[in-house]
Amino acid sequence: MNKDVCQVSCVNRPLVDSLLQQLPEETVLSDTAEIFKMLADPNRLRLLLALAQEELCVCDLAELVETSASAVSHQLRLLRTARLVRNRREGKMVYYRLDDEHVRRLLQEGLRHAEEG
Amino acid sequence: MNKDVCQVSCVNRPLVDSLLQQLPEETVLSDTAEIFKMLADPNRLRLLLALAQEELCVCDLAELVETSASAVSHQLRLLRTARLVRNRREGKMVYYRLDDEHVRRLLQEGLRHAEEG
DNA sequence: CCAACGCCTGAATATATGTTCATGTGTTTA
DNA sequence: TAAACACATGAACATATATTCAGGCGTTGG
Repeated sequence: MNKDVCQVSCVNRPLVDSLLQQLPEETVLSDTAEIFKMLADPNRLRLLLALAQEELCVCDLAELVETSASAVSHQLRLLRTARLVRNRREGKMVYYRLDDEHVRRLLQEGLRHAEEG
Repeated sequence: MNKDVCQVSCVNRPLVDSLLQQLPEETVLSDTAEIFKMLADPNRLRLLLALAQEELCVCDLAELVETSASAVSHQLRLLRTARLVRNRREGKMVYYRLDDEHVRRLLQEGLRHAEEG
């Protein structure tokens, strides 16, 4: 038992139990957190916002966020693993594009939040 | 100059410049990333989802996420600093509630994303 | 075929994040 | 008023995350 948590006096057990039941499953919560993690970095936001408008090669994306191709490549791998972007090879170059319509809305919502304060 | 980025052959400079102009300011991007960071943890998601429905004391919240009051208190401080929650003292206890309507929508969007895959 | 190019990847490093532990603060109550 | 309670906080620790560096892979052009 965790002695830091008051067991008797203050916990509204029925309410807490009710809320616990209403909460999504652990897997859903973890997956949701993972999506938000992908959006929780200014450079990845730049990448996603650009890819929401245009298909772009790694080179272009590196220029866009003013960093190395290597760093961008690492970030893109995360976004690929999260299935937020797709890539396509054309000769020596690899083009990326957004592959998740939900994320487009999350981006807009998030930006509005920040802009409106 | 960064030699990792191909300077001449592949960068579509006009396109990149155009996209750069369309991107939000640095401050907006940072603020947006900060909001998403707050949502990028399963326990904080639990806290916010519960607080979206009910005003709750720290004790209840600790029970809800099955952790120590101290850990929850640290998390709540982050959420307060980000102005996502408000608190109110009533005697010995402190009650928290959601203080950001945008976040309610972000939570719903994020969950739907995870549930639909 | 091989050298140049665009991109990817693993290891190392620096920094950020989350929890625990000990202690401090404000309030009530015995 | 002193102890008990609910909560907050700072430091220490463990883990996660982002960038850099060195080198590798696949493709193309000479």
